Amino acid sequence: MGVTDDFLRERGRGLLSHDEIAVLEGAIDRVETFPARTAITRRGDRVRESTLLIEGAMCRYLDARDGFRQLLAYHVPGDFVDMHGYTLHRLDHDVATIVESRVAMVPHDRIDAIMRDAPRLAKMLWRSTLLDAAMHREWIFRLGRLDAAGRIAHFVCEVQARMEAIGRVKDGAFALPLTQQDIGEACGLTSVHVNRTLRRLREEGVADIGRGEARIADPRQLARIGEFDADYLYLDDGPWGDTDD
Amino acid sequence: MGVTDDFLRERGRGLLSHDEIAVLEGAIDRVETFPARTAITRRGDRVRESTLLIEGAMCRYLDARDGFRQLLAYHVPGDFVDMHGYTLHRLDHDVATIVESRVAMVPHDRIDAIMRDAPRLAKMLWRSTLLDAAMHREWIFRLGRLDAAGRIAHFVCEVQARMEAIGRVKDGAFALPLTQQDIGEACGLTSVHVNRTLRRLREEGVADIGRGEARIADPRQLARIGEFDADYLYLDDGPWGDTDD
DNA sequence: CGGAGTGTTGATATTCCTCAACGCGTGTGG
DNA sequence: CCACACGCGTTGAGGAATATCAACACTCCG
Repeated sequence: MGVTDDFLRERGRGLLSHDEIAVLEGAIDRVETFPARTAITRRGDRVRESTLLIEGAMCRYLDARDGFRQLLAYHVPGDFVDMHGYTLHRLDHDVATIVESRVAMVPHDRIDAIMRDAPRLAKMLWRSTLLDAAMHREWIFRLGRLDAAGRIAHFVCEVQARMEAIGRVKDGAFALPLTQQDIGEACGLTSVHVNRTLRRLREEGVADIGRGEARIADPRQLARIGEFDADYLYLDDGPWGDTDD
Repeated sequence: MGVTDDFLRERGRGLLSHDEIAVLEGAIDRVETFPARTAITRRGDRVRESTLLIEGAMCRYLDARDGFRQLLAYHVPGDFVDMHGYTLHRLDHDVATIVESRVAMVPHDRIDAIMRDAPRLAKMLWRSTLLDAAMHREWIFRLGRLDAAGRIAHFVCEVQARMEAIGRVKDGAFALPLTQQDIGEACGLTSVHVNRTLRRLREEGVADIGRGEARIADPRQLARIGEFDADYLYLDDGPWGDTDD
């Protein structure tokens, strides 16, 4: 469990006490590795543990009648992927990996114990579900009010901000292991239209997205196109939240 | 505070102990009445209390550059409107009334006390934010995957299900105090297109929506058009959640 | 070597938006 | 009491954005 331990220490930097890190680490039952493009849980499943993504990329989605999916969330390392399964017990959507991923499994009864014994930590877990909801809200905005370029730009800005927060952006570039089809399923567009829109963004010198990564040439312009404001990610409060008040 | 008391008793029917109802009631600082179409809190505001809608209708939204809003949620009596403000401290969107509304105000420090002293109740509050997120997810699906008729149908189905859960549907009809512009802002459509789509739904004998109410003539067909499945509302678990395990 | 998945491009169809006009009801001030 | 403005719903005509259908190139991998 050493890797998990390092991971938590790094993510908790200064905000969690030694005891709290120990409690969180103790809540992890095991770490599993799933291959790329694999469904972990399905809509309707009764869940008894929640998952913390340690390495890789995951997503959550709903299936539509026409066979396409609507992505609901994109997950980067450090995200609690389905903390909402705790309390709701049953999933209302599917969860899957995008690339091979390492995932820490946290049984719900251990979260019960945290709720009981470590209220500060409990509030952090709650907070992670609230951040999730805040992101959902921006996805609603993106789909309801923006055109194709705006939706893609907004999505890419969000992922960049979150990757930046975990130190995974180098010179404006970061891993984005999504096909154009995937991006379409995140943004409510066909893959064909995603293709044309990405080409435009590339030709206009805004961003080059493809081959598993995103290179943002003009972040300001990208944010303008996507009407993006990172406020909703509450990044100023640090990865584990501003729980001092 | 008698009205609040009755309200809580009715909503908590059998699921909350006498003590728990007392705690919840004690958390309410006061009840305020706001006129129709009034913003209660704004994006970026620091919030120190959360609001429980007792009577009326409210919504939450984000503003777009073009001056239009994107609605994020529609609230009926019994909803905690911004429980997420607790823990997140700052709002990432606006909250407003749609019609004149009575709202119970719950200071955050009293929620702290509930977290500390009444974990079962705390879990219920958490649960309300998770239900909120589940609804957000369906809104994402609606906007990303459905056409105009589907979006409106899905939205109306959701409101019907929630109104039903609080006993406010009579003969397939319920209050829906929204203009076509509002519906457009909920569904990512222009009011003109909402108008044409509502006409079609009416002419096809599916639903008649307007003049402040919705009359659902063919619920099955409406659900089919909107690819609606009420699972995500977790209504089987009762208004306060299935917290027995 | 063949096949599947992905990215790319073109031609055409459809949905939805934009702009514009008008009716109707309601409230309001003269 | 009338005149008028305003918000809302309604309808029409034309245009823009996006989907659909189809074909083909490229890469990776069995």
